[in-house]
Amino acid sequence: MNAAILGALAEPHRLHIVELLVREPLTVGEIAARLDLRQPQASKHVRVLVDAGVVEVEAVANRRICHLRAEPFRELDDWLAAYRQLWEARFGRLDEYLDQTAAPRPSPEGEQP
Amino acid sequence: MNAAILGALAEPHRLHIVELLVREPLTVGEIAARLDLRQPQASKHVRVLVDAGVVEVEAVANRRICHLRAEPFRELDDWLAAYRQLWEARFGRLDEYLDQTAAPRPSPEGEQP
DNA sequence: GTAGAATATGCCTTTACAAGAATATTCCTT
DNA sequence: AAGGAATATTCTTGTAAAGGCATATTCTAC
Repeated sequence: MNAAILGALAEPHRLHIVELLVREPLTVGEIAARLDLRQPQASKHVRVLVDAGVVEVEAVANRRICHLRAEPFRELDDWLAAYRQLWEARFGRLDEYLDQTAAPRPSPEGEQP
Repeated sequence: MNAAILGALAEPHRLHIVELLVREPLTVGEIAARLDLRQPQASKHVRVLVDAGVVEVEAVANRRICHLRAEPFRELDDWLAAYRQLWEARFGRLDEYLDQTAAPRPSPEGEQP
């Protein structure tokens, strides 16, 4: 997993931008308005997102229309697959571990340190 | 989505720690050894992960056994759901719109449970 | 070409964070 | 109780990042 993607999303304003862009593409100015940011900051945040590959910008005349790229989210999703076992199922070593630590199971005790 | 979780994962060392912990629980010392970190740094990184709710620590005698918590990953997964449309065929929002207005899908795939 | 909108860039200040090193704390073993 | 292992905490320092502000750039409209 690419830490840069997470880093780009970790900033609250940028996360907010992403959550706006999943609904519809927006120009930098619109982003600034909705987040109540000054235009330069909005521009900078968009730049960070672009550098991380999260956002793509389409130049239309004067404006820059920002929209999400699929790739980083798919990457995140793929990465998360390895962690779904944490809540989806009761098998694997992790479950075994949780069973013997967190759970006060009354019966099965055959452990050896 | 909680930006703090992303922030905790955004640091390369911490991301690495998480990727180790999904395989098996580890003590702070083991983490330090595998990441080739000094013990205090490992301890600090674990602390950040704990504060973000990503990791849980179980005190066993001298040692602290670290394991992942399911919640933040489930939260991430839930959050990601809104973004799956970006790559899961569904040709974007336009498609969504067409779907609910013109409705009659010709009969593309066999997606019926 | 000039004016004005939309956006980008550069500089500065402040803040946040990570590493390093030394030290404190906790717990086991003997 | 003493020694030692595992871990936490504190303090310092270097660095990266974010906001503010002024200004440069690019495009449209006239």
